[in-house]
Amino acid sequence: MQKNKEEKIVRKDHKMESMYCDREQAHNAEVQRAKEGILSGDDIAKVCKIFQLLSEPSRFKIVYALLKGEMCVYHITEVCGSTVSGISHQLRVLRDNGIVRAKRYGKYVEYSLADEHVHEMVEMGIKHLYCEK
Amino acid sequence: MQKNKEEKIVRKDHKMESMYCDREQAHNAEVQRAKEGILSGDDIAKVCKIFQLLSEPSRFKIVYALLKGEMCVYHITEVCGSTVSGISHQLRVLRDNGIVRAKRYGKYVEYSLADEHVHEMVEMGIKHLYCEK
DNA sequence: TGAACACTTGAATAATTATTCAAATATTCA
DNA sequence: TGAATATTTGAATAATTATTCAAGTGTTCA
Repeated sequence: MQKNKEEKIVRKDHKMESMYCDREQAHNAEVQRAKEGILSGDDIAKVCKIFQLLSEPSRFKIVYALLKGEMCVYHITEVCGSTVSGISHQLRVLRDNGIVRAKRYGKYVEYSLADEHVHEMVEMGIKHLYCEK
Repeated sequence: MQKNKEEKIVRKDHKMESMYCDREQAHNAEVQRAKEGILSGDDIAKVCKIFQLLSEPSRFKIVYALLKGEMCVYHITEVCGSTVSGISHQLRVLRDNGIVRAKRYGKYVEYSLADEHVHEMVEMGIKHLYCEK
């Protein structure tokens, strides 16, 4: 009993072949506007990356701590908790993404924020926290 | 030859037992200020959650699309790409986290933004995009 | 009532990534 | 130079989660 693979599929997810919404008029207007404002895949990736970097509590705490001034790895660990190794790994991620900057003073490596916009982003996040109903 | 487990460990990650930074004075000031401004674990989780929700391109696109107005699932799919099922899964996540709201009109379910702060967050993200040197 | 449409959901898979341990590197100082 | 301190890094593990497929529910309409 040979069966076509297609036949087995009850209802495959569709990918914008046709319009089947009967409130088409109203909707198309929204769709049109939404499509016009669309960002490039590249831009979306960039915006999402910064959100992603701040979405991990361990990293958020590091950035939040550095808002107050530069610090060496051990002290960041002291403020944020976790281990020196763990913090160092996260600092690398932040460094690779241009969020923090490292300067060596002898044995110590001082970290500070490289990007002023991040301030705003963090503050916006916190504002969001307190604006919730 | 019995060996203590401790002896085997070359250098274990330390967890703020002592200060060993000789720029202690300067540093302690930073550490102190950083610690004073510390948020509760709960608050950090909340802030990070909103960043996390916006950090996934598929979700970011949905939210970004809804800035322009409410839309049904199929049209969101049309604007954002992916499949109806995938979009529906993400809409559930956004709904569960109070970012979007759903209203049923007959067969159709219209989604819209539930939270005005998200506007600001998204716009801040995009602003960050264009401010980069 | 039942067929077609609109959406949701559960389970499975796959990919990403935070954390940890162990070891390496870099710097100072005796 | 070598011992101690400060930080980095690689590999392994574990946890989280986006996506997909298949099947489910809810609604309309002929």
